[in-house]
Amino acid sequence: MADELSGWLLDVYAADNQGVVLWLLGDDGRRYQLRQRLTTTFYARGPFPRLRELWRFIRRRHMPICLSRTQREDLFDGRLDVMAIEADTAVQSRLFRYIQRRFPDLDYYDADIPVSVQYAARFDVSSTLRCRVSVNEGAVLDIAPLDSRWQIDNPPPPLRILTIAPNVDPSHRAPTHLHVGFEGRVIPYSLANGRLLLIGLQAALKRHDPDLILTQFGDTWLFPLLREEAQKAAISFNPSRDKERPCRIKKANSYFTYGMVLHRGEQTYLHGRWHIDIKNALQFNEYDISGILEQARVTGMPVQEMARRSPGAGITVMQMITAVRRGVMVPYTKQQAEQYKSARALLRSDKGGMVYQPQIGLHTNVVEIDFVSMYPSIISLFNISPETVKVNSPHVTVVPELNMPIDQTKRGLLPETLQPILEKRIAIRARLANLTRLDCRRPSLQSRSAALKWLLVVAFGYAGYKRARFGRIEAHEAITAYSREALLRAKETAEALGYEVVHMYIDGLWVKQKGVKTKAAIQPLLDSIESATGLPIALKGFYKWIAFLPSKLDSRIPVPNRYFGAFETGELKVRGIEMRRHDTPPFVADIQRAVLEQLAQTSGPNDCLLAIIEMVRGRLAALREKKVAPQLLLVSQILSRPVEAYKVPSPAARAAAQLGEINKQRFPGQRIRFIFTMGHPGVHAWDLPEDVDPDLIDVDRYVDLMLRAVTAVLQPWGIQRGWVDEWILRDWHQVYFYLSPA
DNA sequence: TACAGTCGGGG
DNA sequence: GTGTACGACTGTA
Repeated sequence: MADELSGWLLDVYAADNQGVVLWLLGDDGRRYQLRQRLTTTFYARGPFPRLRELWRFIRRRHMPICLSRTQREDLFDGRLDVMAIEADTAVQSRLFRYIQRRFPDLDYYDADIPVSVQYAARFDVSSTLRCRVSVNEGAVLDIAPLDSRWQIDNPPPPLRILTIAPNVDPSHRAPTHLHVGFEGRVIPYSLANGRLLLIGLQAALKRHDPDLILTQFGDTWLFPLLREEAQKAAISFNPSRDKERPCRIKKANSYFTYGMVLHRGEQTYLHGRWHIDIKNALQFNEYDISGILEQARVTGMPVQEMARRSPGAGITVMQMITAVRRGVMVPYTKQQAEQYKSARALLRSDKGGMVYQPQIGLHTNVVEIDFVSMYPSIISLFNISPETVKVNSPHVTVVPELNMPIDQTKRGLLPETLQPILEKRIAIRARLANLTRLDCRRPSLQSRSAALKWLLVVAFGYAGYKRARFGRIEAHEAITAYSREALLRAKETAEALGYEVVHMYIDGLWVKQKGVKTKAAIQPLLDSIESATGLPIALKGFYKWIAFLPSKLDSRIPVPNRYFGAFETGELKVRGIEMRRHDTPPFVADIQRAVLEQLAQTSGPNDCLLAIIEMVRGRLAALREKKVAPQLLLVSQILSRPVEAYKVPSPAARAAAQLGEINKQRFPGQRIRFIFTMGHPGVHAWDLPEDVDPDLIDVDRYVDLMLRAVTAVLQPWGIQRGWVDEWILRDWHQVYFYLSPA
């Protein structure tokens, strides 16, 4: 007797003994834990005698494993003779590791595809989407999707969300309370007694039965603390819904990627419900929880993983799904973590892209136009994929500059993967364009759009990353060659229409022509560029004014990515200057932003310089009178190496050393926050137990940073540092000499 | 003034 | 069990 169920899939993971465990949020509001029998196949390839040894090796063990010889498609090499090894999904990864240890010389395929991804590829269902299941006594007989991951209007799962946050940042001060929230009600839980806390939390979990535990510092502080307390009090504490499964803990690690060290804190994954630590989730300021759910939905990656991994991991997984669906084997690569490390490297999209020297100084009548999702559009338009580049066939296109052929006889794996993401993002953006500014659906759609954009952006980097599973450097070269070509054609087109090109950068152009002030006036340019390049281009906005800054070291040399401008709408666009940098103290960044906002309301400093000076002098007085909150003076930097490895005691190194002395060790890739102080050692680490002495704060240093930041945004109007010093520190009346030159 | 060491951006 | 670009800028000799 089978029952029919429908609802949202929350999670799929390998069971302990047999098949997989599914969690379903039923349409009836119940949460179902289901089992499903499932086998998975991976493939081994190598010299025939070795494969025969492997065959005997497995047979001797009398395990329930199905072996066969077959032919399968390889992405690059066509059909290959392989040995298929089919086993229960629950044991597959253990089995593979066991075999691989004894036969490390063989090539393996499909051996490390995550269970949820296998599942998504096979049944076309993924987390947060609705499906229909026939069930017999908790065992899934059949499952089918009710929603498509490419639809934009799927009903979201009605998640029960429990929020947990400490009253203060635990790395700074010892918290005394937790704030535990559910459906808008927040209750404090004392941290004084571990046993009571555990009992209280256990009760809250039981009472509310949340689908998502959304914490602050859950990964790096709360769950490790709870485990420790549980051990001390000899209580068993399992925050998972699946009571037979302990939490899965991933250790903290620092890792290196292209000149930058990153640090990932310890992570706690739950079974049957999700834990997301907002403070340990990647990209959380670009998109929020609905963006993470969107990425999990389209990639097939489990929600908890997606929240902590880079979008690059998501793209890799999507390519795996495309491959599996096509019957193409996915090669196993060692050092699985390595490919994900490139998460930052791939963001180096300037490498190989068009970089142009802007015309230094102030410009008016400037319009910015950007190619829309340029790299993914190029990938899609020219069918660029690891298996199509540099492949000769009767039907090829040839990459400009490189003379490299690209096979056009069949759709590439990469464009096939990206195309639906591109389309979905366009559909979401079209929907957004039709909503009013205050529509309550806006934030979630915006977040989803940003999440998809990141998947697209990152796909480009992965295309060229040699260690990525589907990476091939020629694909990367082809993409950047096409992008340079597109920008050059756009430039020629613009110039032919009477525009002056003042700057080009990666996928954007700044063009200038008197009298072009409306969408209608710029439309002919957009149309011409689109027809010249085949790529979509859109108007970004009209600038009231824009300034491109010179290098600080040589004022004759322009820097492609230091500029700021004000759109006609009054909105600012700022790149490369102090306020964009994470290591600028908020006090300084706020002042610079305020100056720019004043300038953005007017056509230049003549209209607002007095107001600016008054404001800056006010902030200076506040600083000197110690009325500026110390948090606003914090410099925040990422440590690049272990404290002892610093040869030069930089402020960050000295701050880290202070923390090291009190056993609050900091690791490479971790953020260190400090305040500049006078005398030795010149810094006060924020996370020291004692607060900084306000009398020790190095006011002069902050004054210098402040004046530097203010000068940076006034200099396009010919204002020099010396004048700013005069007006701010000494006699503001001198400004009249600037305002009304004799 | 030179240069070694250190840092972070961007779509 | 490895990887380590590039350009800008700071601080010290």
